[in-house]
Amino acid sequence: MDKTFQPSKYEKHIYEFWEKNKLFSAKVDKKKKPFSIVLPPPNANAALHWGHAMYVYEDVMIRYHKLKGYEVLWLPGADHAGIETQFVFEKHLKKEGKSRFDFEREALFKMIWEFVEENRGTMEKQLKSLGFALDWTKEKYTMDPEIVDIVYDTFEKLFKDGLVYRAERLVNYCVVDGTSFSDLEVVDLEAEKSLWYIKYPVVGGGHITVATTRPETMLGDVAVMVNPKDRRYKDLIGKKVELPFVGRKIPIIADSYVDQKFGTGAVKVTPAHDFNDYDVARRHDLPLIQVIGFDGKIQSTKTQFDGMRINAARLAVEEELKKLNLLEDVKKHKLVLKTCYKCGKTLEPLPKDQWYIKVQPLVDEAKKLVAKGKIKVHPARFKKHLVRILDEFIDWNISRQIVWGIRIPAYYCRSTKKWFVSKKTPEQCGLCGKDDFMQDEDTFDTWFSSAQWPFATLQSTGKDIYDFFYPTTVMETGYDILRAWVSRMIMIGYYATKKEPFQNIFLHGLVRDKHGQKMSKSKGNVLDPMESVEKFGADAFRAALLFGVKEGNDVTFAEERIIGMRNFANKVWNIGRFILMNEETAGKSKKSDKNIEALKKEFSKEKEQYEKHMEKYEFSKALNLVHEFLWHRFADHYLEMLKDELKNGNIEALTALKDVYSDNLKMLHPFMPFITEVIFQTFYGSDKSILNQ
RNA sequence: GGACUCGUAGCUCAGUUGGCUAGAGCGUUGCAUUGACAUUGCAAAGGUCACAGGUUCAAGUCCUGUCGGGUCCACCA
Repeated sequence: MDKTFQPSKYEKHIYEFWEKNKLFSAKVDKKKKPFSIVLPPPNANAALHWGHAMYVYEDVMIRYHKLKGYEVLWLPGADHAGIETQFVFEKHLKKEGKSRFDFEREALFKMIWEFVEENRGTMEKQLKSLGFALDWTKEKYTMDPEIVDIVYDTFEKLFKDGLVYRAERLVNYCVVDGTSFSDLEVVDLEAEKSLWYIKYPVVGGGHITVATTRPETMLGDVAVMVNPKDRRYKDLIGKKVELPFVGRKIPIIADSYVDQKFGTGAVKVTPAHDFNDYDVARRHDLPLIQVIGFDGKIQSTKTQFDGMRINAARLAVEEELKKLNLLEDVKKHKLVLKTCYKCGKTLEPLPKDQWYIKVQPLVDEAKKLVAKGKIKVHPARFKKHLVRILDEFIDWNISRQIVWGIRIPAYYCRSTKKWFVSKKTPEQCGLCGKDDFMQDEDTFDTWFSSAQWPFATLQSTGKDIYDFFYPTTVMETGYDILRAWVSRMIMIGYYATKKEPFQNIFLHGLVRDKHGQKMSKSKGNVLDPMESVEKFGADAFRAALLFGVKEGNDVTFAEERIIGMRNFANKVWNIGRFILMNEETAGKSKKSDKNIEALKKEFSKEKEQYEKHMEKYEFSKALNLVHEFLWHRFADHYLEMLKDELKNGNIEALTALKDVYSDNLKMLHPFMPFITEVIFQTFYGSDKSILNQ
């Protein structure tokens, strides 16, 4: 053995040894209890970041249960990450002076597919270098035909059960990129903008002044609203105003949504181009009049503004209002703009037909599962967080206007104007007998396929595997995607299988940079975790993520943490080295010693404590315990006390030390798999594995 | 604005249902060491536990408020 532990000398070899000996491949073994985790699939196209490094919790659970004799499955996979990947690909195209609009749908899809395939190996290699005990023989990809097939089945079932509907709702649409974004994908930007005060002539005399940040949308106004309690406007409610330029007569309505103190207390209602106004219009049964097209130009107003771009129209409207003496004032106002995270332009709320999932029935079932404890949440404090998320869930828009993803299997019959859902293009319309279909251009929201991940991966692996390992034991992920992912997995998973997709949820914290900020690409503060792995070894890196950090709390990246764990690894290494050296010169005498007894006693206490922590998902405490015991009790105390006995050739002392040490290696193994395996093999033979004990 | 969360040694963090002279890692200081390890050992210094009230025999731990980080959500024409 070397004087110090050198990770790079062993890690690759050891991982290959594990794979070659199929130590990670799960099979159905009815004599054993199953323990399964499906890895949250990283983006196939990107390198790992620190969030992925937190999956070390999963490896800890997997290896711990493997050592306890469970049949374990940790199933890896990759996500096609629709929007994210198409975004990266488009940047790539731009460098070559091209854009997505230069290609047909099929060609673009094929190009992105190949682009992803080129990069896919990266994250897989990185997961291996972290030592993760993943069963690579069962790896899945969200774009695998078998997975897509299951996603289609689920959609079809939802459609038949009446849980999918099509509705014209407002979407955040980027008129530059030609894509709509979900609320989760927009970038908020605070800005100071103008607030225009516009006079609307009231039919029968007088006027009412509204304040607006979007004068050009007045062409699509359907009402003016005031607060019912507002005395200033009491007499005007029910009257009509004549909309300048278009001449439409629209009602003055009352809605408590209006803030009397803001602006003039009178608001124009433009349901086709404002989310709040859309809600108001639904409440009051008002029509939707779209005056901005998907090309970002004013349309169908039959005014001089038709064909103008939004900004130009805004100026023109302002100019015309001045001429008509209808512009009372222009003030400054701070507001939050929703912008496109690709091009930074302001997103346009536009009405578009989309597929929606009616979530209420799914939410009800999901809540029952959590309430009844069929799904347990660890740490417990996240339970109410999850319940609240479920309570607040609104119908889920699953249509995305991108090509990189699973295309929605919905077909529109041009003669009956009905939608059909089926895996293949229907041969003929059941209503009219014709075959004039058009497939929906949209793809599924990536989360729609991700929501099916636990059962889709297992079902596509084989019925026996699915029956044995589903519901999975634990879903481990970051608390920041409880809403986007975890809650949806519960809803869709239960809907499709009538079982909870996982029995436990374990949530880890976020990794933050030195300044306490969350690491994210948009903030540009992402560090490559792999550099630390190379520098200090995977074991030190892994342990550093857990040591002294309470489960679910955020972790601040600090190299000192890793140094501490690197030192610990070396300590463990040298204890092994010391035992081995004494074994070579071991005598035969047997002599009892009070320190031997004390050591055994203390160890059994340690072991008992360790098991408690591990079962309670208190991994940090378990690691801390082994750290404390091995270093400060075993090495600093007992080893020193028994040194003389070893010199005297007392085999009892050596055996006791070796046994306790070996057991501690197993306890440490889930946290530091490489070094513990190397030492184990040095002790017991290079064909053996600590995982088989 | 709402919900949640954090604010403990120079730095990064633990402190289980309120009960110890408040702990760990890293750093700092002093001493030690040619046989496991300087990625070491021994010893030491360092905290009015964000602030202000309150409950209690007892509060870092519970309650209220303030200030300051953070996450998610909502957002006002």
